[in-house]
Amino acid sequence: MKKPLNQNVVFALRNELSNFHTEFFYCIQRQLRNCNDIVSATSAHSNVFKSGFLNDTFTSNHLINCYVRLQKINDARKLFDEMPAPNVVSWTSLMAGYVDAGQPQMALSLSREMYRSSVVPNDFTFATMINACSILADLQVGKTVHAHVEILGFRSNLVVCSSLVDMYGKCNDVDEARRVFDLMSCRNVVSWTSMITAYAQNAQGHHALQIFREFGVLMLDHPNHFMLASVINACASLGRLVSGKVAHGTVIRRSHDSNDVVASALVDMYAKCGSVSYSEKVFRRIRNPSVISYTSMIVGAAKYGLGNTSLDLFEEMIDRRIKPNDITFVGILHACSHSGLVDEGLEHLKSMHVKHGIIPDAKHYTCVVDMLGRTGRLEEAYQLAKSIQVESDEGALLWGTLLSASRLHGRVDIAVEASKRLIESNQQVSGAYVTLSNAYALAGQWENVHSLRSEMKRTGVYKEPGCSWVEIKDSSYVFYAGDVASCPQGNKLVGLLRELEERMKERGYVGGSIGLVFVDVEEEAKEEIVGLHSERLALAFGLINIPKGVTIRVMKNLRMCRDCHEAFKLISDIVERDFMVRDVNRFHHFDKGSCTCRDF
DNA sequence: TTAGGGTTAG
Repeated sequence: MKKPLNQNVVFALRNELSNFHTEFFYCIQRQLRNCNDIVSATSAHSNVFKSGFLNDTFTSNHLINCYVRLQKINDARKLFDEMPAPNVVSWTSLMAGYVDAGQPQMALSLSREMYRSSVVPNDFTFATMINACSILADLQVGKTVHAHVEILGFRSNLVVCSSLVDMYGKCNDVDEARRVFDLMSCRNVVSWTSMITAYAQNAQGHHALQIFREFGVLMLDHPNHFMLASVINACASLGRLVSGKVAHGTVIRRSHDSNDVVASALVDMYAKCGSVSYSEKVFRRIRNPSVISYTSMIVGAAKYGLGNTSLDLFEEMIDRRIKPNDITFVGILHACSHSGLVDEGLEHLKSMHVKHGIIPDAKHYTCVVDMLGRTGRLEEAYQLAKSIQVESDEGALLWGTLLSASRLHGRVDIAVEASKRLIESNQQVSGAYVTLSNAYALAGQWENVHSLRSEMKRTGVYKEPGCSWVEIKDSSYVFYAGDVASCPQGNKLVGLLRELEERMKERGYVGGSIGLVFVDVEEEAKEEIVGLHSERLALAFGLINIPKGVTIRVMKNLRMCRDCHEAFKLISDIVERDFMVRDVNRFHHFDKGSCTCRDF
């Protein structure tokens, strides 16, 4: 009789213990999930230790995640190293922690350790590894991870594939991003956004808008704020004001206008599309502007030559205790450079480190070289350029900047040196040749011009023609450098330019870029000169309110310098009696490539 | 228990 009773007691006790164990277990997990500060995390850690649960992988994983959430990656690592049997979640959580802590390299190094430990990665692990490659823009490692994804059978996983699309986009391999995207068996708003972003960030804004249109046509989902921010960015990169406004409308309809990131993208888009007043309107509606919103507005104002506005915005930002970053200072220096505020610019350069703890680097010094160069302080600019330690890409920008300034001020000696450095960097080589050639032409050194042109032909260096465009209603009209003279309305345009040139000369214009003075320069150089003309022309059109309520705006390079104001006044007179004003639809597209209505 | 997408520059 006693035996069954004893068994019952034992069962009851076991159940009691098990319930207690389970209750305690969940209690600890709840505590770990709710930890919002390091004190409660340490207390929870201590409870886990006392209860003997530290050897339990599941509980330790919760603790790792708690430290990761609190950005205590070293505590998470210490705990991980003490675990007797970390599983795939332990490894993945720590890797994700390193990514969040800005150490993606450590995440990848950990993934290699994980492979050696024979723990098998899962879809979460792959997504984390791919994210690390994306941040590092490491295409080689990214491809290796992709190969493992295929081998281990995760090619149909939505999150893993979306991460791959993003990674290929960030590594500038858009074709591969598209290939992965096309092969996906199912997609969601994240995968579509990744593809749109891949295009937008790789100078393929038209494809980005095309994908966005497809997303809308398929009625898959509503665009969210992530997607809209990317689409706005694509519009900005294309200078497509109409599309940008349509996107803005969608933002308002979907109630995403209070999102700071979307608003910052809009501020940037309007500035790049020639409507800085809209930028300001959007900016002033942001309730708590971040450093990025301020920087967008500072840069936007700077593009329009409103240097003092940029500086005021900077002061306002500091007064609101918003900490500037390195890019804010690029904007400030750029603003000073384009508004001739050299002393203010040099003062800000000094204050960067002293007041704000940001050490100026090559990009800041490049702005200063530009600032000095524009105002003719070529010698100082040259000495500064020589003293800066730069990587290859940065060097191309630095010497390219100095080259432009030396051409502008006719310093052939410095132009020669800057071109040499630029050609050595193996970037913008054709631009360097053409600019140097023009510097020689300006100085009347025709022998050097011809010898440089021969060298270009011999080495096969070809200068891509630049272009400008205007947007009328819902269509863009493109002017390609070199096209003006050969297009159907070319004679009229050239006539217009000559008239403009004459009028400007009459009013004392002495600059070298507008006049047809380089008639003896060979073909490539002429292309650049004519390109400048067409740009000026487009620029002038952009400032004119055409009758019948049609406004023509210039989408690119809208600079309100003195020359442009002058050009505006003059070309207004000319255009008023030109057929293009009376019948705007006859304003031809000077076709060299495709140009269609790209509104969505 | 762990994972993916967005904004600012020369």
